[in-house]
Amino acid sequence: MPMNVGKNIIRLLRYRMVLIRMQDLGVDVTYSYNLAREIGVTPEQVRKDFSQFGIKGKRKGGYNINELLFTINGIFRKDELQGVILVGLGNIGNAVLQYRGFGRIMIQIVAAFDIDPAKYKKKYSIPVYPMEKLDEVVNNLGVITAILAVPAQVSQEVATRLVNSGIKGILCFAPTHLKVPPDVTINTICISHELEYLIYKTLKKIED
Amino acid sequence: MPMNVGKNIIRLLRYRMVLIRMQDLGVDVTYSYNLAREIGVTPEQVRKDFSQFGIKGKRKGGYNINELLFTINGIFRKDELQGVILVGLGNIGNAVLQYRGFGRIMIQIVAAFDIDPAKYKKKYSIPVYPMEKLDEVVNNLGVITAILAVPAQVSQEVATRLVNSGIKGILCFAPTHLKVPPDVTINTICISHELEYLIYKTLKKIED
DNA sequence: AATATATTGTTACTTAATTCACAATAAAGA
DNA sequence: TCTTTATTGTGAATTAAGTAACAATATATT
Repeated sequence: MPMNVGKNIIRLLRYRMVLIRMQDLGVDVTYSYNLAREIGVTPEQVRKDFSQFGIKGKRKGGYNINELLFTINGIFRKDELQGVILVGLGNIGNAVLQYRGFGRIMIQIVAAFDIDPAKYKKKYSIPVYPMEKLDEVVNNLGVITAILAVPAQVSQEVATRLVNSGIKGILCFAPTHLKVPPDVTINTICISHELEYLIYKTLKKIED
Repeated sequence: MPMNVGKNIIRLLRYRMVLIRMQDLGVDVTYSYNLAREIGVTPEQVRKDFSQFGIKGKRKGGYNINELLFTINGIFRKDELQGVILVGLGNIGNAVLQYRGFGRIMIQIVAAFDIDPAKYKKKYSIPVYPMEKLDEVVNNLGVITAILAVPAQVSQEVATRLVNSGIKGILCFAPTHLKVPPDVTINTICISHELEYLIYKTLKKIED
């Protein structure tokens, strides 16, 4: 009875990160306890995670890193480039756009959108369009996921436009609960909440 | 038996966000189902969360927004400004620094650090120091939390320096598992993993 | 070849988180 | 005042997540 949309998926990504590092170092076999130590969980957790995705190792022989990466990449459909659009070229949008690591994980930001005309001229690494072009571009490129990096006040409004244009998944950086149809997936990263959570835990740990 | 370092705390922050919005609109009472709808959980969840933090409403009368905000702010120790340092003034560091919303939630970035001397001259809203100044500044300002926005390759090394300088909580933007002593709290935001998780869930939902 | 050892894979157990159900009660209405 | 209604607060039930225990087995050792 695997529940393969839970935390185990996020951990799979963390294992992959470590595996890539190991592969770069020329290592070709690893064990549950190696991965466990590297990402800060127990070896049992690693084996259970793998088990839930049908990943097999060899008793006493551990896991072959190439195979493991191949399998994990398969789970995440990394056989072809995954295109994403970026909406909002403010501070966060820019930071995300600058990020150099997407290529390696088969993700590509294929277009950006902003309401500020100044952005259309500037030399970005990808084409920047006004919001009016949204439907057209999404349709032409066949993209289904978007990164939403606009101010909180307009995030719902823009999200609705994205959904109307055919977008099925949104990564949102605003501290908002976006109301979207049930076939649309939302993932929210709220930096200030994460910071407050950290401060809370830190203070709590200290005072005990 | 409340376990007040779990998901309920993050939800508390989300309730607060909605409550602030309501307060701005001049509303002074709210009900579990209002909050529930606004953040996308069930009303039972809201009441249970409040119950676990000893927050009381009035049967049939709902919750007084001012009181509620006061209580939640108390839980998060918002009676005084919470100082944080920022380490790394690259893309993400800059984006975080630009964020205008910290003041309202009693958080202040009090100093930044970077290895690039060009950064010391530039006019930032806060002082920017070389890493060598870390111990001194952390000590003088009495800060215990840090935002770590440096490249993944050096994140462990820098984290260790932070810990040695007295930092007890780190918000890390690199996809790394930082190894720190048990009295230090870590919270990691891995944007690329969140994006991949979103893509995974989106594809999965579509194909079902 | 037989024995010992290391490591996986899985089942059973425990703990955490969420949902359900409903009694308690404050407010409103008759 | 009595009854109805809306809403909270919580204990019980359920589901999800994590931990522990150990049998199965591949490899290494004697």
